[in-house]
Amino acid sequence: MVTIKEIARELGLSTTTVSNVIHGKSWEVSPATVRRVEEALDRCGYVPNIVARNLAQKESRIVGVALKASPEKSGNLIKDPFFSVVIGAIERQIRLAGYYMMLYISENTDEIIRQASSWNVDGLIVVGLVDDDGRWVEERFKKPVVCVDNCSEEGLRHFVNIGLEDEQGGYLAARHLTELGHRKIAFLTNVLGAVELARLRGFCRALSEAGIEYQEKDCLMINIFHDQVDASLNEVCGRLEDYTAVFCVSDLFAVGLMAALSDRGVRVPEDISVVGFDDIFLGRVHRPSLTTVHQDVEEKGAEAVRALIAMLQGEEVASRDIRLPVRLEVRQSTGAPSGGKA
Amino acid sequence: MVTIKEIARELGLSTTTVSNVIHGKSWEVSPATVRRVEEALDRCGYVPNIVARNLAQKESRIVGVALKASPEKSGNLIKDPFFSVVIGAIERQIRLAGYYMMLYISENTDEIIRQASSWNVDGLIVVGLVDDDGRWVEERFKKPVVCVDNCSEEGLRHFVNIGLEDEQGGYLAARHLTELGHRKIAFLTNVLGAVELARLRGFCRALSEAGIEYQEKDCLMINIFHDQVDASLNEVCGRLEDYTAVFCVSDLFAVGLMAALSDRGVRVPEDISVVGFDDIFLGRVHRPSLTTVHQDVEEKGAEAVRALIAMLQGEEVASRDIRLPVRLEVRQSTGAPSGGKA
DNA sequence: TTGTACGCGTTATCAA
DNA sequence: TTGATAACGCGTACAA
Repeated sequence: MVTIKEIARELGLSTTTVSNVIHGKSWEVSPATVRRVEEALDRCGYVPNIVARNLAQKESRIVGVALKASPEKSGNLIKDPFFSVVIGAIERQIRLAGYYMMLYISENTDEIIRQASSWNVDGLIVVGLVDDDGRWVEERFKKPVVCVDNCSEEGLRHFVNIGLEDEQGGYLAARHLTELGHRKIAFLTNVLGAVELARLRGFCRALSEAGIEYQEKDCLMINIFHDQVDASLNEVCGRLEDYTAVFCVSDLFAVGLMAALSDRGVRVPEDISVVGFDDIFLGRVHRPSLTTVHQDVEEKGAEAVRALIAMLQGEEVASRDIRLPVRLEVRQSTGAPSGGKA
Repeated sequence: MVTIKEIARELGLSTTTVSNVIHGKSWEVSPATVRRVEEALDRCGYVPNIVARNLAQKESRIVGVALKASPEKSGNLIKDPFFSVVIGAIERQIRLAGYYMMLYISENTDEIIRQASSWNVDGLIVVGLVDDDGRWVEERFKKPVVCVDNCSEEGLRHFVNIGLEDEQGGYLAARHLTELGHRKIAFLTNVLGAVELARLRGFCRALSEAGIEYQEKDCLMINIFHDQVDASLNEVCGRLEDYTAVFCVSDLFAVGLMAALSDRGVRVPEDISVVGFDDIFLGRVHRPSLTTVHQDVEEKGAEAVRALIAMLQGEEVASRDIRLPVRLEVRQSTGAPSGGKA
């Protein structure tokens, strides 16, 4: 690896001069020297050693991106389509902003912080919940942190969060179903974190506007641990016999559910209407295509990077609670109830 | 950020001693000192500065992971399910091996190399084709390189490659179809790189064993540029009227095709049988579920890391051309031809 | 316009 | 058992 020092020696110049040319401080260097240095740089294929540069400067230009894996999807989290799209968007924006991306996946907040500190990253983007470690993180990690989809109250006190109009999403989904005439509507989720609870609130609001009473048993839980998902789907399908429509908190569940229903001879939307959330590719190519609450996942990633970079450059972020809009995307998986179960 | 120097000063010791304790070279330090230092380290929340460590050592313990994006999927490559699963597996293995992962996406080999050199990565994993830049890369980048899915002859001369029994995959798919009685079988792909050509060779071999003559027009090309994919699918559907079966080089295309066929009232597998390649989640939850050539994508990523780490530790890699096995996964999207078109 | 010298945090060598 | 000191490659005051 060729260094500045070597270039300088070869040209009989000082490292300062070479460094100045590299950084375009041409006004400090004579044009002739600039040309000589540039030629040598080019010829030797000089590449700056970023590690050394980082050490010599205050900033590292690294953005740490941490995926906080929950135990049940651990192993290979990134294959969840939602995550991969977010990460892709984040990588892209980081690169375009002239930063570098260090990717880390862990279930352990402690480890994430240690990793980030070790690399001296300028800032951190955390995808997934930091739950209630917010305060603790802020104490130990003094640099800017942006979260994606951590809308817990505790989290918001400590970080900027990029979230969604989740309540509105749940509302739109349920209102669509009540407007179609459904009265027996289930809510399907795997956990009830802050995000899911917000969607559930909107869901209940729409039901209540339609004069429908939500009961706790209308909330179906699906177990997505790998070896239990089939049994769980089986149970869910059974309980859905009492309903004419179901709202799933993610397209992934919705499509999996539609497949399970189809295997049991239950037709969508004739026998039961299904609404998803996210609007990922999976739902668009499924047949019947999935009616879903659309969110712009790429924009979410981009927004996270934008907020972080702004903070890195000392700008005050207008809001610590950024919420991207959602909209309903009506496709084939929803229709009027057939009357049989009403 | 608390440094070794600060700890040393506070304890009235030298940095060497502290460093020795950190690295567990306890035999060089008295037990009492070890305890004192460890206590201080813990109390101050010391975290080693990896950047400084890298500079002081020969190795960086960074593995660069580059996605070489092709222009048509550029933008957000990682959302391709295949890529995200590979990356997920790679990240995991790198982490478990005690290395760090630097992710970079670019269409430009030059930039990938510059990036890798800049960070002084110990080795590089390139996913996607390096085409014919192989020789050029090897000249400029002196560290170990492992490719995934670059089975071009030129590539193999320069790097270890983790590939697949592609020929066998194409063969299994086509033989399955001929055994079902199909005689009119199309081959669908977006490009004809080394990987696709190998699959096509196997495809032709099976056809020929069944006494079927392959003609060039049997190879249908699909255009996956975002705004042209619908028109292209339309054309493909039209041309498929002459066939009773089609083998797609990727599940992504197969599922997209099945959706398009379904929209046109063409039934799978009654009117046409469809076989995919990859065996991703998408095909498993689609109904009819997709008959496909299974590959273990996670294993591919893991194998790539394993090979690279072996090279980093100075082991000679047994083979430069590692090919993972494939197998046929028969599901619902294939059946006997209905006879109408035979 | 160019050069000298120091510091960034760590590891490694060698002497005490 | 411990400590001084040099080195890693770069950026930057400050001096020439």
